[in-house]
Amino acid sequence: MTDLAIPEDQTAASNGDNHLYLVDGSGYIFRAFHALPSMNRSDGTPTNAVFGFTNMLLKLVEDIEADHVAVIFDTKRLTFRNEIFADYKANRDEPPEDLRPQFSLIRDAVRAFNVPCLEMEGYEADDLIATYARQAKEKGMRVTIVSSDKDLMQLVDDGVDMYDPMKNRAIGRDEVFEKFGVGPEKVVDVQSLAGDSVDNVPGVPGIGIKTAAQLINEYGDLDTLLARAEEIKQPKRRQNLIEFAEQARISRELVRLKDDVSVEEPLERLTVEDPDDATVLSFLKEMEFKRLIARFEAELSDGGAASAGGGPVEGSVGSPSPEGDVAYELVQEIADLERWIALARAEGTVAVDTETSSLNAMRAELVGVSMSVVPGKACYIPLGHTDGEAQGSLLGDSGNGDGPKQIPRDKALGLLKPLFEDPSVLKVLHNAKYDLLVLARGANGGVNVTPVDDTMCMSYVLEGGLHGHGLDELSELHFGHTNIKFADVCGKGKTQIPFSAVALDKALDYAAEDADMTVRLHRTLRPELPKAGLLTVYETLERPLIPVLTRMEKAGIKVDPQILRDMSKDFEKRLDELAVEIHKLAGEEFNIGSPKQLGEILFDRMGLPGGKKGKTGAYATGAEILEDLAAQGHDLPARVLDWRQLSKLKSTYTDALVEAINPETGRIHTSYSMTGASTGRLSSNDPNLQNIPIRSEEGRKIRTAFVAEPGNKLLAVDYSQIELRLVAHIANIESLKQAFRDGIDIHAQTASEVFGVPLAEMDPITRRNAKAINFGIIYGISAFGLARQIGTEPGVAKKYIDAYFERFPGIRDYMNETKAAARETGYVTTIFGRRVHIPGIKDNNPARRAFSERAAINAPIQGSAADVIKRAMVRINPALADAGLAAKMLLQVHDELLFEVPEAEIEKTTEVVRRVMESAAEPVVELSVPLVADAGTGDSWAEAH
DNA sequence: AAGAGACAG
DNA sequence: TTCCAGCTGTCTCTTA
Repeated sequence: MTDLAIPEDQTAASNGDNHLYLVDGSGYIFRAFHALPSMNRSDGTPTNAVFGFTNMLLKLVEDIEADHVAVIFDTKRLTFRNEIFADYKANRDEPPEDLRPQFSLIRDAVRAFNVPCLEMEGYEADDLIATYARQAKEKGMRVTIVSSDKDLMQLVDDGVDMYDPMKNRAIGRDEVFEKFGVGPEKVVDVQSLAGDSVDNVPGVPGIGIKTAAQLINEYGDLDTLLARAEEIKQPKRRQNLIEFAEQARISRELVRLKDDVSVEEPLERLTVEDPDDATVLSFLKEMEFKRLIARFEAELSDGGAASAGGGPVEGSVGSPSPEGDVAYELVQEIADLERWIALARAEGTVAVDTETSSLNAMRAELVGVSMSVVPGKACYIPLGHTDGEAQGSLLGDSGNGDGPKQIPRDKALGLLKPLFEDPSVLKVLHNAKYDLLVLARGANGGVNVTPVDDTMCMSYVLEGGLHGHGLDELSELHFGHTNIKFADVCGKGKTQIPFSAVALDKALDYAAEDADMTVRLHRTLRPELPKAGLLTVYETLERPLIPVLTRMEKAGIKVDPQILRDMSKDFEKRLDELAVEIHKLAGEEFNIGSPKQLGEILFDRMGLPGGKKGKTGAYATGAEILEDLAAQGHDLPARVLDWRQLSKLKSTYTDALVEAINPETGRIHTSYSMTGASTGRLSSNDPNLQNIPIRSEEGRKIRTAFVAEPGNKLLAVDYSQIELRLVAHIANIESLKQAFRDGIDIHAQTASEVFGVPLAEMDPITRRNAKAINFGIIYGISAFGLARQIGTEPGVAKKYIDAYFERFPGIRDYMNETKAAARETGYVTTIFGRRVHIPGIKDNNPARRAFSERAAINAPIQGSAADVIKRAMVRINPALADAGLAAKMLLQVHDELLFEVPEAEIEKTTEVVRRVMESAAEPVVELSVPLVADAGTGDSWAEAH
């Protein structure tokens, strides 16, 4: 619920003057300009900011429940603040070229909507807002400031709140506290100390918002703090507070908003008036905002929006359906549901889609189910809808208050379960894993859907690498049909409503269309699989993996939140200390997380050697560059590297993982994407459990929080060097294959052959170089890249590569053949026949073409390894069951599988898993190198690995 | 929304 | 000769 819609009766409800909206127009202009892609009227005038602003105004006049309103703008640059401090806002750039002509158009928009539009010479919009807010408050009115500018946060008070129109989020005391570490009444004090680089408010050097908040909380206010500055313990801070006390006081004058401007327009006249429709329309037309015109006209001619009533709604209203007639039916009676189930049984195939409350399948509640048996005919069965959007009145039923008419959920699921579990009826879904998991959860009926076809996986197998595989994208691609967008039905951002609150007629159009498109896709894609020779890939690598992954996601992994919280606390403390040190070394306060600011400090201010880079013109400050600087003895870059590491660990891991623990299961349930990686790999998201730190000592500790249930251990089994083994096999390099068969250290073996050093005399550096080449080869490395990797001259690196190819000509042949095949067919293949399309292989741009060539070289290797582990995963559960073992497969990390195993079964389980993994390629492919899997166990993932 | 940076295999 | 310079991902933060 947004605050825009809460006309809270406060003290002055009786006189009717109760709510004032103050819109910070200037702030909104800049944010709209940057947030929206560029747009132009046919005469070339840029209009994107005008569009964003107009959109906001439309929403404002539609939703407003206040009786007073004004949009307020800044005027010229110079204000009374420049008399206090000449450089105030001096570092602001001129507004961008494309924005300047839009300012006056935006004022036109405000006038067209008949909303009071104010500005005053010499004052900023903020001061006028402060003044009106004070006046309104004195009259007992409520005030809402529509802005997200932090400088306005000092005005928040009982009865005065803010509303961020871009994020659709209310800003009250709590949000202010979150931002400044103090309540609104102390915001000015904090800002005076911390200063503001954007507005060029100086503040006190070495003090940022965090320190400022801490000081103000300790001393109460700025004056007290400055008076007692002698007491500060930290010498540098004490000195700065004394030395820059006056500067802090000046900053306070800059920051504090003036709330007694003698405004020209009295508050009483800022009343809400209905806009003149013709004026609005002519403005929209002048701007050529076609979508807004349509929306506005639709609202004018409203009244005919009601739906047909309780019965089946024929012909999906609103969604264009160029493919011919469609008939979507709302199923609200048991008899109708039974008819659809009979239809599905008769056909033997039914497309199914679920509507839920969340994109996260482990948290989603079932809201409805749609089904389609033949193209153009589909139904939607609402199960968990509530009264939203006043649909009770639209449907004209008795208004019983229990939500719209629908078959009781459990009754409907009782009828659907036998169909969904019937082995003789094929269920077709798009992204089946999601729906399977939702339906499998006890809370949603515990339905185990089988057998299943997945149109998303089919598209992935057929056209992986060419495009995405979402239903909307495929409908467009294959049928030229534009699906109704989820956002059009539910909105987005904070104003988004749950699907359960969508009116049934709208829900029908949206949900039935998905089932309809799924059935159409199935009829289009399924016949292509055998034609392309890809049926086996789909049937053995992808389709059987769906229930396996569903089980893994449902199982989740236990995570101890206390371990993570303790680490977070430790990280926070050390981050604070590092920040102080870094600011001291830099000689000024800046945002360490901003590469732009860091670059300016490093290269402009401190004059360290380094260069500009790329399109944005910002300095590059990547780890490699900072490491170079650190190696030259500079402390600041070294500390920044430490800071970055800790900051990453804290925000991405220790903090985020605690949040990801499912409150019902106490475990983290990732979601695997089967179509996200072009090579055939899985990817993991929400949260990503495939990139939990391990390489650094510090990060590795995070794995101690991943634990087994009591009585169990974690078992980690990973393939040793699987990609190099596959290279040896695919490129058929006899000496490498022999080395793998003999169990020799492969990098040492390579070094020995390429550099002619006997194995017995191998030194670590030579071995390291050979290792870099081995891995580099997999990725299609260049002499330049290898040189950078191992820290030598490109000329030397080139010699190494030449020597490597001299010794292993098979690898060069493989690379050339692979590139040729990609050029010939547009794709490359793995040893199991999976295709990976390489669309850029014929690009005229040499850089892009080279990029595609490297991808082509890598894809069969990475993809074959992905195929191998997928085959293992499909076989593991049956193998465990055969052996009577209870282990649960929890995670896959590309070449590793993680299990939770009863302590008593560890040895047997290890044996079974290892056997399955090492023989996973067979019998389809007889590898000429052995696959080796290493196992480890422990109470945590850290120990098991 | 895009870029930069950092984490994994 | 020019291009750029190691593949596959996800997540967070900043900035325009």
